[in-house]
Amino acid sequence: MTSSPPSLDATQLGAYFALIEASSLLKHAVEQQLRDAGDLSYVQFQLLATLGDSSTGSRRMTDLADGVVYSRSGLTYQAQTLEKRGLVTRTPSTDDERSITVTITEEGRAVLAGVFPGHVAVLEDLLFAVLSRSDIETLADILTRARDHMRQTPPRSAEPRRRKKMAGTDQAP
Amino acid sequence: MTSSPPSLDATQLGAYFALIEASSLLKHAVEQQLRDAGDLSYVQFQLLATLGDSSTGSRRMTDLADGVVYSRSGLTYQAQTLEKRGLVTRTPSTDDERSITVTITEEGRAVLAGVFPGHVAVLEDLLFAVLSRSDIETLADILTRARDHMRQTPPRSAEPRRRKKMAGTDQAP
DNA sequence: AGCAAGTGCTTCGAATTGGAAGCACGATAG
DNA sequence: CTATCGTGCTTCCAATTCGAAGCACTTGCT
Repeated sequence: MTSSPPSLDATQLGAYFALIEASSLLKHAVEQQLRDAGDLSYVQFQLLATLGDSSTGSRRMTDLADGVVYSRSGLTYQAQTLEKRGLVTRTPSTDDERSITVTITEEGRAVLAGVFPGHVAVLEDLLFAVLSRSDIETLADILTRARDHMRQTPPRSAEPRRRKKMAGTDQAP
Repeated sequence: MTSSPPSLDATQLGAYFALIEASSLLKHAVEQQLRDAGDLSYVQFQLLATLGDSSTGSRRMTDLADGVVYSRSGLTYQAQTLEKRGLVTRTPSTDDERSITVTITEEGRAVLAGVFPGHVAVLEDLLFAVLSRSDIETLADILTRARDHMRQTPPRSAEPRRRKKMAGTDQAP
């Protein structure tokens, strides 16, 4: 098999590295700020922010995990931590006895509100400072497309316990 | 204090979330592939790739850490791991007795070569599949600018043990 | 030379992560 | 109704991570 050229060209590599590096740098910086401002880890902030965005202020565990791209077990741990701090509430769902509904509390909203300004400031300084309006729009467009694609592309070897609401992916059993 | 509007507009938020989500999703997918193909973690791959890129095949510990955006102590751990597996070599520098020079071995290059095709495949499938040539160029341009800016912007409260080769940042002591 | 500050790396300890395995409820086919 | 499979979460455990503190070598000043 005369395999096809496996390498990427310079531009692709540049885009890839810049993506990884930029997100890493940004994440670390934000992490720092969140720690100082409200003693929150990045995931915890993401969770609170996700819940705060919801009209009901709550979400199922699984949906939260998918939303922030996190492992189920990891989420269990973080949810417990947040619950201990009184920032969220965990209650078994009424309709499905298995699932847990996580809800942000007033206190949680307060903490979120407390760290948000600083968070935004970091983003302004580090990310948006050198980007034009049009850059930002373009970036949003491109990355949104990429993200949506990745979201719906199954992880390259769908395990048994791995399937969403999709029919038709039938291979040899 | 009628603080200035601390919030971001929808586009900015969209760009930010898409950036974080896309990089997370991509990282997880790549991590999976690296694990399967060569039993490497993402950082380990980054380290080997960085060393492989160098003309000499080696780098100082600190430079490596900065390069992949990692803590010093974390790098020490990973370097030891890679050394145990025979993928890199660690030798005290001749000119500066304090610093350690990490060098990739033949074996290391072999492992790198072994995982690379799969790695590239994942990138093609997940990231580049839905992007046009021009998208990729634009993405590289924008993110490179952002990254470079973040690289040279000190972490918003320069600690004592925090300074590069820059003069002129003098504030109240 | 002699001392103090700076830099490079490692050790230590505590907090996170995530995969595998387990438990419990729900839905579907007999 | 009752097996059986599927889904939602948690527990367990081993591997990572990172900051604080410590050790060793260098550089800068006097």
